[in-house]
Amino acid sequence: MPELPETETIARDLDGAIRGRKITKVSVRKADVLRGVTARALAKSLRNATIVRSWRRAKLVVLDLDTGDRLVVQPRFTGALLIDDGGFTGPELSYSTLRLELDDGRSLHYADVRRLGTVALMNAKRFDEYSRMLGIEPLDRAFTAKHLSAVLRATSQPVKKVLMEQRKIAGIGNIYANEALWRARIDPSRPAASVSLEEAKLLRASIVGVLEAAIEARGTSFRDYRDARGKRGSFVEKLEAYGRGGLPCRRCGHKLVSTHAIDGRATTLCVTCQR
DNA sequence: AGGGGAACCCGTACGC
DNA sequence: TGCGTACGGGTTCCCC
Repeated sequence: MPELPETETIARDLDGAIRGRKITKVSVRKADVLRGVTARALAKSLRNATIVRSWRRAKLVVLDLDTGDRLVVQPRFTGALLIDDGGFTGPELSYSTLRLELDDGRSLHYADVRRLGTVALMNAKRFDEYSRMLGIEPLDRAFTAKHLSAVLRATSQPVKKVLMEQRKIAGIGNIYANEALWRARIDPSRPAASVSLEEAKLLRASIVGVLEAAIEARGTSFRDYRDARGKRGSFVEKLEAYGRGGLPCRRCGHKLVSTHAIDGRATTLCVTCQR
């Protein structure tokens, strides 16, 4: 489930690997991943375009093209952007939905087992409109404790749910919301508006800290996530809350509790040290 | 405005 | 063992 650190890892890998490469051929095998563009139109727009940059916004991998268009990939749960150096055989190719052949003989695949991920082609105007709908980047300088506090004060929704709202803060999903709240010792079910400025300072530092550490570890591969080389991220070993229900809290030793009470999503917390 | 629910998709887990 | 069904999970969209 690529959240910010996983998407950042993919985008950085691709930037190093295929920046400057020209797309020579486009094959669409499963057109239902496409959004707002037909297979035919996508192929026409991408053929002979050069990839000038790969970067991340929220949980999106964005490939800037020299045509001014942007290829925007949202991997959701099982999507992966994989570079094929020529070694891909049957198994690696079986879930490929889209293949971009490059001018150096390699290919970039968008593979997605469950196909809930999406691929869109946007011109600059449309991308800006879309990006404007998304919230602040938590690793941006502007993401201060004051900013976070203002976001939280505006609603009585559970603080965990607010952290995951992409229109408010971009890139945090279920795993890192659980982790950040554990680090900050805040109960995920608390009304967001009840979080004090002092607590918001600690929460901001916890969010930034866990995201940066996860990027360092190349992400969390709990189940499906793979980077552009098909490799797993190692942050799963560092998780303190997510997936550890019933296991002892590494801070106080009490058993962590799992619930689905907030927005129907798996939440794990230490009821002793998260208040 | 904010909340609830469905749709999207298919591998996996589970029940019989 | 085989078959059928429920479930999960982020985002979008529709309706109340």
